[in-house]
Amino acid sequence: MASVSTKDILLDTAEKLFAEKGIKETSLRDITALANVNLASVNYHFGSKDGLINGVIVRRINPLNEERFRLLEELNEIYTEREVPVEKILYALLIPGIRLCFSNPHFLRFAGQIVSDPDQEVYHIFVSHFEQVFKRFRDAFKCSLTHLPEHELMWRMHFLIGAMIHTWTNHSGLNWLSGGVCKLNNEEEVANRLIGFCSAGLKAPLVKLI
Amino acid sequence: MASVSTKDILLDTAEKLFAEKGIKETSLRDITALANVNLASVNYHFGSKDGLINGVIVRRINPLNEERFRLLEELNEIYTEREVPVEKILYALLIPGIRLCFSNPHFLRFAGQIVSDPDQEVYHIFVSHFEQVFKRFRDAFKCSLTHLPEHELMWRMHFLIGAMIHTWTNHSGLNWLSGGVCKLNNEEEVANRLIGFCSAGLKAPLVKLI
DNA sequence: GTTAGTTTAAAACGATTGTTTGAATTAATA
DNA sequence: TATTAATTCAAACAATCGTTTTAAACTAAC
Repeated sequence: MASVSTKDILLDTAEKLFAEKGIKETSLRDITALANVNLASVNYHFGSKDGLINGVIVRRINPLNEERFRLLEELNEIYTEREVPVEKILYALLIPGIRLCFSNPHFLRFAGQIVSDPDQEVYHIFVSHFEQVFKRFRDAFKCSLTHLPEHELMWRMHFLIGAMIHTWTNHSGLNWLSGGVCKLNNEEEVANRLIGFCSAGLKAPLVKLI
Repeated sequence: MASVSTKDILLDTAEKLFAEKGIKETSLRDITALANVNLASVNYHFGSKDGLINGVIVRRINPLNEERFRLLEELNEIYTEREVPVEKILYALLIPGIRLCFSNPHFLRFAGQIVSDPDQEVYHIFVSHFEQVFKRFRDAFKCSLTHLPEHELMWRMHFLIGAMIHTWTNHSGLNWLSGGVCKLNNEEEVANRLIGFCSAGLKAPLVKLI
């Protein structure tokens, strides 16, 4: 059907331009021109620009989070009664996003902008999707890091989320800062490095430093 | 002088609104109205909106980086010939930003937007200031983490920068996600938690996980 | 007290934005 | 095939944006 096609072309083109130029810097005319569709089709299919932004979000965010939950559930089935290793939980949390970075370099760059943009409307759409993920994985970590006080775990999850988002968005910036030393060869390699860093951080002893 | 005052009022007001509403969402009319100055004064004093954005950046970024270098230099003087502890280097890198978050909650929220916004012009202004910091601290870490291959250090610095930036910008978001469990009491506490997480990550063993 | 330079004031400029309209076109249904 | 619904189209809309303009007000030195 032509209608479905137009809708998908709009989502694809919007996702690409939002990631490359920025959300606010991308006009509907930019999108429709590149997509070779009429300007009014955005409002016809999505109601508004915010509707289009929302459309770009929901298309990717549900499969992403479902994959996270699926991997976490798998772990719970394997490690019944036993403690799930922190690295395994981190893998379930992080690998879906990293895979998405490789298969689709646009979406998570776009998502990174939303997270650090104080614009209320879009921000809350996105974060509300992440709230469930946070709670489920918080509980998982709690079982495997029993010595950690709850608020300390929150802090450390906060830091690991920062590392995760920065990996999504500045993906290419790393290549630049490192002078080309760091290559993004494959998903598992990036995941292993990020997991190594974050698991050490999560398991760090509770000491007063400095 | 009235002119200097106007210039500073513009910088203060712009910084505040950029942080609260977003850079693109803030018009010059918003700024000049809140600042109680004339619309044209922005173009008179800063040439353009980009000039104003640049003005907001350079006013804070130089003192911030100078403080980082000063603290790092201090460490080099104390630890002559000896290895500087990773935690101390992290302190020099992180505490100036965290202090700035407490004394001025606006600037680094503003900076966070720039880092994750693909808009070329402003992004490169900001990142060029950070390049020197990155190199100096990379060298410092290299001396204290001699077992780490260079590219692995880059990766880990990349992750810690992510945690740092996320702490700058989502400062308040943590309070929300944690359900109010995490309080931002004082600078040293936040710094200690972030340093604890990152130093463990930097010092993590070089193993193949999963 | 006059003059030159600086800063503000109010208004308008041209360009771009998201959105809406109503007719034309296509697809689906019976 | 005739009718209806869905979609696309070109054009215009109203609002807002950064910027510029011209005159007025102010400051400071001679």
